[in-house]
Amino acid sequence: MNIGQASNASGVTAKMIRYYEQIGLVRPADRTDSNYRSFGERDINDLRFIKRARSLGFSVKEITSLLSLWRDRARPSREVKGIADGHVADLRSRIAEMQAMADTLSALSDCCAGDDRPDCPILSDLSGDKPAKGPAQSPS
Amino acid sequence: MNIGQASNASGVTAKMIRYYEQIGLVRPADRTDSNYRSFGERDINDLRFIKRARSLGFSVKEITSLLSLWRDRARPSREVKGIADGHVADLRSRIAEMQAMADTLSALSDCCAGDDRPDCPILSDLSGDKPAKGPAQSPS
DNA sequence: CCTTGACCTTCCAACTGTGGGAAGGATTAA
DNA sequence: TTAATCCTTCCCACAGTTGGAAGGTCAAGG
Repeated sequence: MNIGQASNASGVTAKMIRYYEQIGLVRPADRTDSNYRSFGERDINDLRFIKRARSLGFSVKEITSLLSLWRDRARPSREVKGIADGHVADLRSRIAEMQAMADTLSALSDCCAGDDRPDCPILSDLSGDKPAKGPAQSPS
Repeated sequence: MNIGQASNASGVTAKMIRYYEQIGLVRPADRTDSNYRSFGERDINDLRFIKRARSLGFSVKEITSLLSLWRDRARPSREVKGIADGHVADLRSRIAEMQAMADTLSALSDCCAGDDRPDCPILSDLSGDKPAKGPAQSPS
């Protein structure tokens, strides 16, 4: 199997397969006489594993650990779970951040007429003008 | 005001101020005789605006537009709202993606004993082994 | 006046993960 | 034999931020 076929079989682009090899995520593929990479079933399985892990948002560094745990028949599942939980925590924290952004922004947007007039609470907020959120009330 | 003072006043690091100038997000600062950048109140306000917009997740490209709308007294608020709504949509779609990842992963993690034994549904999933989610039932 | 430390300047590199493209060799089918 | 399609390596770009090196400047204190 050359790199194009491996790509089709795994869903990982040829470009990325070379990259993963380069950074040491996968071991260097065998080479044919003409220097083409040659992949076996094992390699394809690794690539599929990586593909799935990437689609769950794991970083390359995390996948390195996951791959070696996967190959280790004596692994403690605790370690796998630890990596997964760490990643979930990271995801959730980033989600919370983005959720806060989205909520703030859509509240501002809801207050914006969105017409031809220049008045805009979004720009007011960005410029540091912070009108009271509650009922109108002049600052004491 | 030199760059350090501008940084303190705006909350944007000196490094980033130079970067924003370099990519044309802010106009080049005035220079003193000794080639130090010199910032005025207007510059500080711009930097604060940028800082706040970045904290809401706007890209530099979007901020470029927001800044020019901000400076345009005849802007239609529609355009501001359009940018904001587009960004909110983008945030929400990325949030949904990450939420799906987190949900999938935490479901897998919940099924993982996390002890010394090697059996691990997380690795099973990553390796393409897809056990039925529902009650045990052999594939027909 | 001179030294020292804290500032400023520019330039270069790294990070993550992916894609694009060029220049050149290999393979394959017609 | 030739043309199309693959493969190879190498460099560049993205976005935004951080780090550092090498060198000029400024202010305070001796």
